[in-house]
Amino acid sequence: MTELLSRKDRERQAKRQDILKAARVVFAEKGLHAATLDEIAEKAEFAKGTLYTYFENKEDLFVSMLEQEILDFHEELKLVLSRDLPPAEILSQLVRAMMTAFDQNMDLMRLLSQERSALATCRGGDQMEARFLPHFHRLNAAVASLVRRGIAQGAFHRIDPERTATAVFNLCHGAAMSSYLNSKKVDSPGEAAFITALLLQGIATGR
Amino acid sequence: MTELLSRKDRERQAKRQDILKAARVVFAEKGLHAATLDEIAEKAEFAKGTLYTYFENKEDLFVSMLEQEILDFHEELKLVLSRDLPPAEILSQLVRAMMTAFDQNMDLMRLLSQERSALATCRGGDQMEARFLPHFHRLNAAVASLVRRGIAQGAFHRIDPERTATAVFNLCHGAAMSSYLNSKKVDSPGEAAFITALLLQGIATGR
Amino acid sequence: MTELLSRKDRERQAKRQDILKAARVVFAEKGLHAATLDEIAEKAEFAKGTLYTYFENKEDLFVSMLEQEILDFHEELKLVLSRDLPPAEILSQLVRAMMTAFDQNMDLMRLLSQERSALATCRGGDQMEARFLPHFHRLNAAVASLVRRGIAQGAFHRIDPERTATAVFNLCHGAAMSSYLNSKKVDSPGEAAFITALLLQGIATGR
Amino acid sequence: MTELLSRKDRERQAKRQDILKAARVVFAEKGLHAATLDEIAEKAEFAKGTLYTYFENKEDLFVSMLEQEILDFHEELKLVLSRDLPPAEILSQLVRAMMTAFDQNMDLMRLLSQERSALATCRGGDQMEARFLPHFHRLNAAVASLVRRGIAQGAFHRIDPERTATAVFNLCHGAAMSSYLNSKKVDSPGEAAFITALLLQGIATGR
DNA sequence: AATGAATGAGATTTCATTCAT
DNA sequence: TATGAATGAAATCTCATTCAT
Repeated sequence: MTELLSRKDRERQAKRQDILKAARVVFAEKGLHAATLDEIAEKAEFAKGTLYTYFENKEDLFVSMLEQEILDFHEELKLVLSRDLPPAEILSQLVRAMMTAFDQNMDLMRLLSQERSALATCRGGDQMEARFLPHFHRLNAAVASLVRRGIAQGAFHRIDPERTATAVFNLCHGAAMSSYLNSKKVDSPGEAAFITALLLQGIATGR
Repeated sequence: MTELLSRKDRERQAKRQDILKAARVVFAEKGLHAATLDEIAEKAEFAKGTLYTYFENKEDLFVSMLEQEILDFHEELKLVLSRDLPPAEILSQLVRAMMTAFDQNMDLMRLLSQERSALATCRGGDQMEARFLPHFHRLNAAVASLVRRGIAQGAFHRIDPERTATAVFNLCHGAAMSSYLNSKKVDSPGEAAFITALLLQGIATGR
Repeated sequence: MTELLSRKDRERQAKRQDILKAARVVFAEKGLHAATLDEIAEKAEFAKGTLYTYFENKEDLFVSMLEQEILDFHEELKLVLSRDLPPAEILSQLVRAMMTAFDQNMDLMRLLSQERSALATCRGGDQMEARFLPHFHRLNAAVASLVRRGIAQGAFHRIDPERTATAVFNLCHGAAMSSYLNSKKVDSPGEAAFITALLLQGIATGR
Repeated sequence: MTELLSRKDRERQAKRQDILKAARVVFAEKGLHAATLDEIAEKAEFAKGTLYTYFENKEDLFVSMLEQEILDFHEELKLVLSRDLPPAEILSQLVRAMMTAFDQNMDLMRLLSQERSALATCRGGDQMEARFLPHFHRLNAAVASLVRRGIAQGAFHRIDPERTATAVFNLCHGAAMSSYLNSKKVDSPGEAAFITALLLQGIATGR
């Protein structure tokens, strides 16, 4: 029972997507503040005023764009998480997928950590936060449930699943960021292998 | 018994510190961009123009302030790193110290990750980056040398020391950020224990 | 019967002219530097920001305004120069026309000599200079060709045409300036007669 | 009956001269407005505040400096004007002297025409004007009296002496300015010869 | 007399947002 | 719905001038 949209609505959606695409490019390059609606409008091939018929204001445009990206990211991870493999193997593939995604979208990931809390201080910052947190929570919950499965199967220690999920995210995100800021070419597979090993075995020898 | 600085110079230093202190508060609350010199000047109880006799411009003030904070942070960690204890124990204490520091200075840590790369795009961003990277590298190197010591003593696997150092930082910073953004009261000791365990043993049971 | 410009474009041109007119008055009264965009905007009955949709910045506005005036001045002189009269008579009329023009636009002529070289030191001064010099050269060349004609016809000595053209300009401009600065009401016809006589006969009796 | 100054007064005068000398350099390079007291103070090797014990304010410093220069200029011309030679010859030497002076002090001459009227609009502009005009009038009067002498001796036509004096000044000043603005190396002797010839014989052949 | 830190008014410029067409 | 001209608040930075030492 798919929702069918009228031609008008479909065209409107398409234009909205065009604007989001232009916004992505400009925001990624300049950041939330330095990006101007003039530039986005020009890139989207609309007049500046037109943007306001699709988005409330600059911040709404920004957040809408980021939201879209997070959703896409989530979709990619869901693919991996749903595979029928041993938890440790899924975790390994998950880390690889995350690193790849961060790597390919580093500009946006940077934006995310850059502006996410900055938005909180802005006008209507609370709403912004409210729009983001659910996405993050769902992402985290998905990974946490993988950990829970691993524990249930005896593959993982009885470790806090939520914190572990967060740790996975932080390790991947942080590694990508560090490489990026050091202007090193990111060795994604290498980083992923390292992180996976660290996560699974830790660093202690047990002696 | 030589005076190192003349009275005038000492007073000037003290005033400079006052301005940095005011800047810290305002920047932490508002972020680099939303903070205004008007507000900083008012809080520092100086005229706006006076700030320009101490700092080149807004960004210089911002970076000077952050630099100071990083240096302080580094000092704290050095204390821990120099203790005469088994590497695993030092690592454990290090994680606790980091978590505490992040916890108590979350506003600034947020700033750091927020604006660090934002600065890169700004006017003179390269200089900014150049002013920060050394501090980060030194920090990372200090932790890496602890890992190296652990490996030499047979306490740690032959794991990449630099990447491990980065991982420690990312896990702590990320955990603090996550708690902060979730508006959860940060359970520092709990987080620290979790991270230490994760780092040392990993999550896999080996089965 | 094609419309050369759309209604919108025509209106925009008209508004641009309004701004230039207001700028002329304010700049003439205050000079480039002391004039403020606030005052110009108010006089033009536009918001300050609006000026920036018509001109790049203050200097562009200033130079655009002066350029317009020079062009108008040149047009007036061309009328005289193209008359079918003996060279000496044309010269006489030219001097009168110059004096009248300087007289009626003393405020601007003052500006011109005031700021012309001042602009050279400013940001983008070279461009400014580049925008002005051609106008001056064309003006000078037009008068020089009159002198050349006079020489060819045997009416004038074999005197350097370019220098003579410059001398004509300098005598008129200087006389107008001198009167102006002495706050004397300028006796244009009297000055013109004097300058013409000086130019044609010189002051020496030949004895 | 020379006025003797105490050592203190002499030292004060010397310092005043040092400041004027520094001011000359900076004003000539930057113009009245763009020049800063900071730069002048530094060049004079005094603290900024010290300038205010010697001059009322920036404008006073500026005008004082220019006044000094005009006086020096006047002295040079007086030497020529007092020579015991035929008027036409004196005029010729005068033109040469003027051209040389303008040539060597073009930066200042430019300043003079640039800022003289600009000052009129400034705060206390009238006083400024009042300080300059007498110098100009005396200069003009000195040349006019030469013309009068020439007329009395039958060497010159019965031409308006004041206007003629002004014309001499304008021709020299204008020629120097024109060369300067065209960035041409000024051919002072050539210009002087041209101007002298123009002044004495005019351009008409009499046919 | 000399200093130079402090001041704060004031200028230019940017840009998100509005609104008449 | 689309436009883009107009707006004007706001922000950074400069610098002549003052004044306590």
